[in-house]
Amino acid sequence: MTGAGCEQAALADAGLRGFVGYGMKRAMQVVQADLNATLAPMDLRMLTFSALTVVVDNPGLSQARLADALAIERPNLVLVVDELEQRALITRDPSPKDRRAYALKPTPAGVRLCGAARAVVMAHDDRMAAGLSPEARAALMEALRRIETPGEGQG
Amino acid sequence: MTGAGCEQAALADAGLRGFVGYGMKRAMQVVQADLNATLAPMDLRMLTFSALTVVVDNPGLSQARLADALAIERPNLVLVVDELEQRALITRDPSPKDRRAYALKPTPAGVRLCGAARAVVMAHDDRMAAGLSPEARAALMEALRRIETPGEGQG
DNA sequence: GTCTTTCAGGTATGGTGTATAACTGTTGAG
DNA sequence: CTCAACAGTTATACACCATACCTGAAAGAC
Repeated sequence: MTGAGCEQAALADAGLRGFVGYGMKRAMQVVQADLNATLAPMDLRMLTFSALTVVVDNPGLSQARLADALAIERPNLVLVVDELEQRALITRDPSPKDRRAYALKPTPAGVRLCGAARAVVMAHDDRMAAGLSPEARAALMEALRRIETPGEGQG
Repeated sequence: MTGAGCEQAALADAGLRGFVGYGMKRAMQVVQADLNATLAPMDLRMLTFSALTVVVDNPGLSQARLADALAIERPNLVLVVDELEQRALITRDPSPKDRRAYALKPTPAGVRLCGAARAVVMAHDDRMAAGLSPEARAALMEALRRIETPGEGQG
């Protein structure tokens, strides 16, 4: 740990470590790698897991609302929904109220896989936050939320 | 804010909001968009800015050490260094000790641009953390660091 | 000295996430 | 009816990340 060559590499990015954004990028890289490895056995990625979860929690929602919830552009959602539909995890039912829109609904298999995935992702999340006290973890989530929504002040 | 249609979209990802990783991804998206917009006027991206900063702070380091400091793979660094070199912000001098390696050094223009970029990135970082107290900001950076380096316990 | 392993830099390639423009068909307001 | 706005889609482009593989050079074994 206190070796000679090691510390030079460790100090090389010292000028960037003062930035919150840099710390977030570095942490995110670790989290994303672990999460994708965690989800790989179930053939899910971060995005497909998120989309499936939102559909399970909000059956019948449209693709536009799903894209809005995940903060991704509609065109990029198409392939994600395609994949989930082809794997029979969700269905693209026609919306009864709007012939333009689909009503996305999870299949029983989708609900089942989502439950299993949620469990492994919870374990992953606990693993990532292993070095944090419950209070520190809550404070982290709160801080991230404030960064995401700058308009909401410090209420 | 308390409209009818709005809250449904807001609650749609409630099942994901319990995950630290999801909050990080959402916050990171906002930060990265703002950072890239901030750096665009100087024709820099997150990566080129980071690389330039590390070279300025560690003149003479090799590409392998630079890649190590930024936690990116060596092949992906090549184009970044190419760009910085072509814009005459850094030089690829031959290493005096190792004929395989380059000694990356910033040019005066590189040092100048790096200084200017550092200033706007600091302003950006303050903007992102505007909703956080200094203590909360420090706690956030500490928490992110612990997530990034799981081995380091809670020392 | 030679031989072999390791390393620095680079090339090629694929997968993934994201952003935009443009199109089809539908809705809804005038 | 007319027309603007919207849902979903297609095509496309770019950025980032990862891997395998190649070259030349260094470092150790013998």
